[in-house]
Amino acid sequence: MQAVVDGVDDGSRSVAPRRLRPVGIKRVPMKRAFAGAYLDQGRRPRRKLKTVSEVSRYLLQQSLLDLGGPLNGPSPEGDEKIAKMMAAEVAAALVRPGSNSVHWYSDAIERAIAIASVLHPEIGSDAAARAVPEGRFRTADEARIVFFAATAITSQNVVVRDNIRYALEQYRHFLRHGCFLPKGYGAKAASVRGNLDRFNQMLAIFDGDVAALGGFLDTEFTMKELREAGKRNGIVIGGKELADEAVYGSMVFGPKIGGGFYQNLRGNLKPLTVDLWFSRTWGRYTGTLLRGEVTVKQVDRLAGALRGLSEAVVDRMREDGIEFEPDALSALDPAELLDLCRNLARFWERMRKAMAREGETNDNLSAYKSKLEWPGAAEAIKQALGDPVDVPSSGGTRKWMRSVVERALGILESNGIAMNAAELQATLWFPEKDLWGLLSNRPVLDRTDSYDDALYAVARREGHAHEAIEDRLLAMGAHGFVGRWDPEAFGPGEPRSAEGDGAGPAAALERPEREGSDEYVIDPDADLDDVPGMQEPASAPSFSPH
DNA sequence: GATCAAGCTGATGTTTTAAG
DNA sequence: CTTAAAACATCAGCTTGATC
Repeated sequence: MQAVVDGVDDGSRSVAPRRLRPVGIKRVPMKRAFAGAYLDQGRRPRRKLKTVSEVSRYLLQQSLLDLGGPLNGPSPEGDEKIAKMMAAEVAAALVRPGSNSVHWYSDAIERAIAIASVLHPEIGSDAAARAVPEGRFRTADEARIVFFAATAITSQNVVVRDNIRYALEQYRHFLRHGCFLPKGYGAKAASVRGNLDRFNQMLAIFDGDVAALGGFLDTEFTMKELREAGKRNGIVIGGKELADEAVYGSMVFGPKIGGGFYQNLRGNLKPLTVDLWFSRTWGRYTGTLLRGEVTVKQVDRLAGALRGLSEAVVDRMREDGIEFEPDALSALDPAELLDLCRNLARFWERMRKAMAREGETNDNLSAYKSKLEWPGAAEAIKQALGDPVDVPSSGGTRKWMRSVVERALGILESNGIAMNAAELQATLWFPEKDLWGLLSNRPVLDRTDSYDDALYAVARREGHAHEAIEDRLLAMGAHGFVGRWDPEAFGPGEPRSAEGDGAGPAAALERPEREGSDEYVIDPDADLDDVPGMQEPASAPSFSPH
C-alpha cells in the first residue's frame, strides 16, 4: 500500500506540469468514526448493538473521541477535517471490492432512460414522441421531463420498485389526460399529492408547454426570487434554504425532491441530494448524530399530559410495565427518560393499530392522538434523545454541507479522482448503509435496487424480451449493461418476482461481495485495542492517480 | 411453516419560536 | 416585518419474532 502511495511522487509525475497539488488523503482524520475501519479492517464495538438508536450513540461517541467535541457550524479547520474525511471515505469506497464505479449513478440513469424507452418509445426518440396522441410531446426530452418528474415526486418514503410502479401509473395517466392524477402514495401521501397537483398547476401556468416548464425547473434562482415568483402565482414554496442561496426552479417540489433528486435524475449531477443517509454520514463526521438534549418545555408538556390520564389508563400502562411519576420526570436521567418515552410511544402505537383494525380512520386517529397529547410529547422526547438526526436542521446547515462537499471534491480531484456532488453522495451511500447494517447486526436491508433494475423488472413483467431490452440499451449507447442481467434469472416467461420483489437479478451479479454480509460476526469481547492494526492511525486504501 | 402482532424505517411540510 | 432555526407531526409497508 505504501509503495503505491509513494508512486504518486515518482518521476512519472514530473513530466507534466502539476496543476493541483495533491492534498493528502492517506491519513484518515477521524480513525474511530471511519467507515473503512469497520468495513475493511474488522473494527467492532465492544458490545453488540441492536437498534439504530444504539448505533447512533456508539458512532457519536466514536466521532466525539476523534473530534474532541461536536462541530456545530462552519470553521476553516473543522471544514478541512470533514472534507478530508469525506474524501478519504470516497477513496476507500472506490477501491472496496464490489464497489460501484465513479459513474455508477449516471450510468444507471442512462440505462433507466433506455429501458423506459422500451416501455414507452417516446422517451427514447423524438419521432415516437411526436406520434403520441393529442400532441402531448414535441420531443423525447419532454416525455423525459414528465417521466422523471413523476419518478422524483412519487419517490418520497417508498422503495424503488414501488416508486417506479407509481411513476409509471402517473406517467401513463399523463399520456391519457395531459396531467398527473393528484393521488397520495405511502406515508408522505399528502406531500406527494401536493407535488403532483403542483406540477399540474405549473404546467397550466406555462400553457401546457412541457418544455417551457422543464426549462423553468432547470433555471437557477435565488431562494428569495423563487419564493416571490411562487407567491405571485399563488404557490407557497417551502424548503429549508437561505434566502440568497442559488436553487433550481425544481425546488418548488421541496428540498430533496426538487432541490436535488429531480435534477440528478435529469442528468444534472451537480446538486447534492441530502437524504437520510447523507445526513447520517454528516452526523458521523461532525459528532452531531444525536441531538441528545430535551428542553424543559418538552418535559413539562409530557408531565402535564400524563397528569391528566385517568386511573384506568394508568393501570393499563402499569400492566405493561410502564411506571412514572409526572412530578418527578425532570429528575430522571436521560436514559431513564428515553426508556419511558419509548415505552409510551410503543403503547400508543399498539392503541393506534388496535383502533385502526376496528376501522378507525387515520384522520380520526391523528385527531385523537393530538387530543391525548402524551403520545406526541413522548415521541418528541424519544426522537430528541434517541434518534439520529436524519434531516439537516436548517438552510445554513445545507449550505455548509455543500461547501464542504465542494472542498472534498477538490481534494479528490487533486488526487486524480474527478467526480461531482451527486456521484460523491452515491459513492458514500453504500458504505454508510453497510456500516449501519453491520453495526446493528441486521441484514443490510434490500433497499438498494436502482431505477434501471426496477424498470427492467417492469419491462419483463409487461412482456418485453430480455434481448429486446438489451438491443435498446445497445442502440441508445447506454453504458455498463453487458452481463448485468441474466435472462435466465427471470425464468422462462414471467419474471420470478411478479411484484418486483427482491433485489432483481442484477443485485447478485453486480455486487457479489455484498451477498455474504451475514458473515460479519460481532465479537462481543473485541474492542479497539484488541483489533490488530487499530493502534496505528488507520489509513485509507490508496490508489494510483489516473 | 403459517399466521399474526409488534417494531422499525424513511423524509418531508407546517407551525412555533428566535433573531435580525 | 422578514428570515432563520427549531420543534413537531406524520403512516404504509416491510421484517422479525412469538405462537400455534
